[in-house]
Amino acid sequence: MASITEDQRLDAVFTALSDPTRRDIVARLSAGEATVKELAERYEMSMQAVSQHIGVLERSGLVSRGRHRQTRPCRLEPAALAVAVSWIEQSRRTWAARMDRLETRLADLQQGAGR
Amino acid sequence: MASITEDQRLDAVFTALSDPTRRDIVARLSAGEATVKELAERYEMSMQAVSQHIGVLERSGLVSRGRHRQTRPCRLEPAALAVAVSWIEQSRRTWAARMDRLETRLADLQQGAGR
DNA sequence: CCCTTACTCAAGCATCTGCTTTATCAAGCG
DNA sequence: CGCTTGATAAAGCAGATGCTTGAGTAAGGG
Repeated sequence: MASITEDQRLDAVFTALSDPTRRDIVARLSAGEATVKELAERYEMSMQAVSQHIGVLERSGLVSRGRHRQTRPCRLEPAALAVAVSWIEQSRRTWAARMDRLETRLADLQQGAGR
Repeated sequence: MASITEDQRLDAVFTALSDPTRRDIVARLSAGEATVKELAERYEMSMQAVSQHIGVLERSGLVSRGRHRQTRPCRLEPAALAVAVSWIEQSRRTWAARMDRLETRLADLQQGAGR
């Protein structure tokens, strides 16, 4: 079994979001499905290039591809976005907690010096 | 003036977070400052390699470097993390709003069919 | 003063990215 | 059936990335 680690999932999501075209594709898909051709026209880019961007987004779990006639409509999978947010929030909580402790200690020190 | 666009800032932040070593550096720094040498020992990596990772994090605004004796203590700048979260939340809000509208329309259709 | 410590700069190198071009495939149309 | 449309596959290429080695610099210590 080649199960994916949490680190690899985060790698894939942040790598996918590090390109402005792919971020715009995510923003576009948050408003509804789109085909490869529609996206290619939007970015004045070849369908092959878009298809490869979709591949990156698909491997990260951010986007999935369906089938409808000859088209492969792409839709957003917001669960993968939640993975990225929760990782960031974890760091921010730790940092905020440390700041709180520092302030408490500073207040203690000032009170001690004031006596 | 070569002012940085919002897109370039997001590029830099997501690119910085796309590497597992750099994510771990961010997590480590959220618990307090660290020197290049300390990080190099932690990851069993050369100081040069760590210094380059710090450079990527610094250019993204996620980390800043100070000076203390011979060391260059690194500290987290959480404001840059907020930029990434707010971008993601924007997409999620749009998606959530679309889902609400779809549900409303579905409910309307069912009510219409029930009469 | 030399020597060590902590770190950065610069060049080199293997690998990865983003895009291109060419070729191929699957679905529908006349 | 052939032809068009929407999309993927494969190969190639310029540029970026992650790490290395070698050289250099700033701050202390003996």
